[in-house]
Amino acid sequence: MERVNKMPKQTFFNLEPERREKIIAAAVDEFARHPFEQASLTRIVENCGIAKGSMYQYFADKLDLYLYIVELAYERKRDYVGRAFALQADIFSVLEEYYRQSFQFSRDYPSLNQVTNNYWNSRAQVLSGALEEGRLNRAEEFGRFLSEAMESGEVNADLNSEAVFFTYHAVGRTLIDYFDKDIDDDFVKQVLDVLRFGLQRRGEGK
Amino acid sequence: MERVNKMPKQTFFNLEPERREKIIAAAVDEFARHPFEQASLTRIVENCGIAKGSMYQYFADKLDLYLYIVELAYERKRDYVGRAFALQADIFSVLEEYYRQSFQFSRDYPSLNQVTNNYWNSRAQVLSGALEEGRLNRAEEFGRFLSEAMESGEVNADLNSEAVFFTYHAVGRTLIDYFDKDIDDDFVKQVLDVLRFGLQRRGEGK
DNA sequence: GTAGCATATGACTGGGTGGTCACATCGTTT
DNA sequence: AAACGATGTGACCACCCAGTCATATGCTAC
Repeated sequence: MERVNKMPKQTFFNLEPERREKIIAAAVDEFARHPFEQASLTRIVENCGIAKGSMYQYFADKLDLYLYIVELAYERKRDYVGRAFALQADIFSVLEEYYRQSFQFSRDYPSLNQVTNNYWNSRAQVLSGALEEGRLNRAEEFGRFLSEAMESGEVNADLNSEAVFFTYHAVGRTLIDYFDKDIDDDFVKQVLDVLRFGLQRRGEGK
Repeated sequence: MERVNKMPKQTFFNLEPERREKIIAAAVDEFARHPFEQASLTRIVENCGIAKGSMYQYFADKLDLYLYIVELAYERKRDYVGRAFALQADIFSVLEEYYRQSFQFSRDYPSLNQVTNNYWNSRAQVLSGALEEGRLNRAEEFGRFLSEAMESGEVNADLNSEAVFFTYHAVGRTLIDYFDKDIDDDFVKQVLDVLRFGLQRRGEGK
């Protein structure tokens, strides 16, 4: 997720807020509708009534703009969703809360949500490094979270923790991808229950 | 997955097999490297030494060619992987065998595998109808398979069967997406175990 | 008023795209 | 050999793209 050496130029931050917001809105919309490679700078400038040349006063190139927008979407989402991890509760409640927030975010800010979805689904060569790094960061966070739950005995310690992350990551990403379809809170809960209880029938208890 | 009114023209099937194969190989390669929208017909014809105009003797347009190639890849894969469902065994063995075969297929025919991956990950508007239909077909198949296993008592009947399909579909798709990375048979097994046993620690038994 | 700097602009460049079409080539039938 | 239908061809068309640059505009300072 981190950018290395690129940023909007200072000029961009000197802009009147109204103008800046128009640019951001048009860019978010475009990157929500199209993955990076198919997104069109020409369309963006048309939709916000800014000259093409001006864009290059603010951003080095299309990739620079894209990464700025992705980071912005990511930060907004983290602010919105982060609360879940703050609450001191069992791992299943935390996960449920996390996806509930995530779901709510996608309803409140569908475009921002689509921007991040497109980013994670991206196969563009230029992005693969950053994507891999982002995935590793998340895996690490999740790993810490998980091993606590294994030590406390909430979680089946026989499982391979990388495999657990992989599974949750896959399901979470797909869920969020489907948020704009016709699913609801209850379906999210049921999917999480599949992961929680497992497909195989459990022994006598209950 | 089904095409409605489009097909390679007869001319294509009249071709000398060698020529036909060259075209298919170049197209498979291109659609493995790029999603539909970014794939380039110009590159395909360059790579197989066929005139651009000739392509339009065989296929109505780029989409027609694409759907032909996708279907071809899909059929090859089904032939390869289908055996798993033939074997009369418990659901977990069948699923394990299915993903094992799937994994093997991706090793033997990486390009064909990539073509289908790109297809399922595709967001192109023209494809959304066919994608949805394909997903429904698979959901139905899986649903029948699953309800048998619920009746026989192998599977936890408390679970919502749509949610189970959703979960397996998400994980399966992501696994297959990762087949070209550095994972092995054992990792696949461990992921399937997460789905089978669930994250929550099980009661006394073992 | 005028010098100087930051910013705004859109016509333009070079390159890529899917798709077309007038013409060439070939095999078969007459 | 002539005529005909089926097939092969690549130059060409209209369109879209990211990025550039000479010029214009506005603001500040003197």
